[in-house]
Amino acid sequence: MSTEEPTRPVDFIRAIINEDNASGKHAGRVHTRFPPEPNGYLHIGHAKSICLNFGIAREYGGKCNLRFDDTNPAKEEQEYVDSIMEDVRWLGFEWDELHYASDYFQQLYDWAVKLIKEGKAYVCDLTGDQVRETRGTLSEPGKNSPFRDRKPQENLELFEQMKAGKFADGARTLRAKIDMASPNFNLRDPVMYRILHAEHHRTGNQWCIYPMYDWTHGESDSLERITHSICTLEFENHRPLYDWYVEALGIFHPQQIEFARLNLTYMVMSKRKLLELVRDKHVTGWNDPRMPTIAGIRRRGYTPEAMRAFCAEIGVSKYDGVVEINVLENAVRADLNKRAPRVQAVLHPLKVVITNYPEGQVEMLDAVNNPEDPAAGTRQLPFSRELYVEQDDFREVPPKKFYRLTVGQEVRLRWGYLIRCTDVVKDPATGEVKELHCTYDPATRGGNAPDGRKVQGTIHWVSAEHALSAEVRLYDHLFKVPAPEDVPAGVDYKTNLNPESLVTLKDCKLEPSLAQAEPGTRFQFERVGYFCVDTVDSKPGKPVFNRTVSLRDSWQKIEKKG
RNA sequence: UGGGUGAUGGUGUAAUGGUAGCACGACUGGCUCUGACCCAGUUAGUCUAGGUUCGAAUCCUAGUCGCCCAGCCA
Repeated sequence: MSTEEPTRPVDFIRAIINEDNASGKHAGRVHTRFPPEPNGYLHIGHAKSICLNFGIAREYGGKCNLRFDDTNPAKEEQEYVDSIMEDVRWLGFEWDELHYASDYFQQLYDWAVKLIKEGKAYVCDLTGDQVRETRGTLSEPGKNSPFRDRKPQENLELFEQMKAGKFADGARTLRAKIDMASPNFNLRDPVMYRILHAEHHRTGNQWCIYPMYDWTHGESDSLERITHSICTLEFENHRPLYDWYVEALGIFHPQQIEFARLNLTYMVMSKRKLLELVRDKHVTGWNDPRMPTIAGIRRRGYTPEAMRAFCAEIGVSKYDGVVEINVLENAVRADLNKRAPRVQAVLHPLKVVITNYPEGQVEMLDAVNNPEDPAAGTRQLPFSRELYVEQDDFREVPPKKFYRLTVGQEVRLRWGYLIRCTDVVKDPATGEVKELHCTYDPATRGGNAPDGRKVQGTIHWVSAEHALSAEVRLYDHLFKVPAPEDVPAGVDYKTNLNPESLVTLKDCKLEPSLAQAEPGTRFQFERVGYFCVDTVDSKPGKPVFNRTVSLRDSWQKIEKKG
């Protein structure tokens, strides 16, 4: 199903592109790129960037590249490359060109040599600590490196030796010769190359010097002739450096535009923290359904359409704000409401015996699969003398406006019969309600009374004999507070982890058709929420269900108010 | 402290000198074989102080507050 995003006013980035197109800046060419570092799994924040970059290319008839910014062999792995490609495709996008910054290592090296020859870069023997000490502070300029005025020839020889592996890690760097007094730290003779005797996931041991991100990113964009290089706010300070490099080299100059990254309530989004949650086993992995990773939300049951709608909904600006998580939840509900088949599932079962229903009798009742989609058709549900209903749908002492089961009150079993509770069977020791005895009205088959009498409440049910017992996982926010990172000094944000973010129900009673449900399939458990068949732990005939999101529950509000 | 950058209802985002709109939320009510969906309505905003102008969210001046930067991370 294709869900077209509604047209809306343009954001500031598209406004810039429109102006560029109007002025003929790039002859109408629009070329963007999504440039992740393969050092972790993509998350919802990346989805925003992906929708922006690929979306713009699509809208303007342009191109969008996928480029891995793999300049740090210590952190990057093939596993991440694979997951990133899978996630981009899952979101519904395909790159025009696939690149790796590591493909440009030779070109970058040649360009570095050019800058050295022109006296614009030098080999520096200062240690990391010394570089830090001489960089200055926010209010004081830095000090020139004693190696800053080395002659180009000497620099050239030293740089070649760095490349040849003559020096230990960290012994020397290549630095751009810019301005140690610049108020912008990025221009205080930034490091271009560091020595790292490490194996790279793609270039192996071919190199032992690796270019810094700043000395790679802008050049990569330039090589790919990116017209609009869209990135997040924290790189604003770097733009003058990118400009310096590109101008020093005299190469194509992409325009960088910065936007605010996505923040969500009840969530953390930094890769460092997500890695930590995975490594310390606060979640089961990168694809834990509680994680804000694309892999996690996919497993949780979110759809690519919902994700794209969400990204369109939140918009893009330079304001560093926080989006409420319910905007995300609203996006899946809206999407799934239209397409998810309805089924009946009892999460907390309570046995009901229909005392006037013939023993041993089974009838098949017609049920509508999706009231929002007539084409979804109908299915049959077995009905028998013993059923399960939701514990919550019975109250011995009914609160005001409680339309469900209570002694004497008639309710409708969805697609079934009207029933009335006559007796409550309790455990004599604990007083716990063990079973309900009800009578049914045989004339109400299908759920309607021939005399036209109205029944306020309709509840879901499953035939006990035919029910599929299954594990259902109820997922909730990973953190219990809206701003988990807002902690007093010395307090770990992980103390805000929600201990009830996962509640596993082992013996839920589901309608029998669900036994054959394929992993990844999404359903609405009527009156409960949207669920999907877990792609990892389900076995043939034995599905495990993940709650994607609950249904809105206005009864909860009514009850709270009393 | 220097530099960069930003500020519109509870939240996100429009309006680019001419009626402050949309979405989410909250609140009322309606509909209903899902207390869902849907429908109708209400609430609520231009950071502050001056100035320009017939008219300012928008332009000017001065403040206030938020975020980013002192990795051989990206």
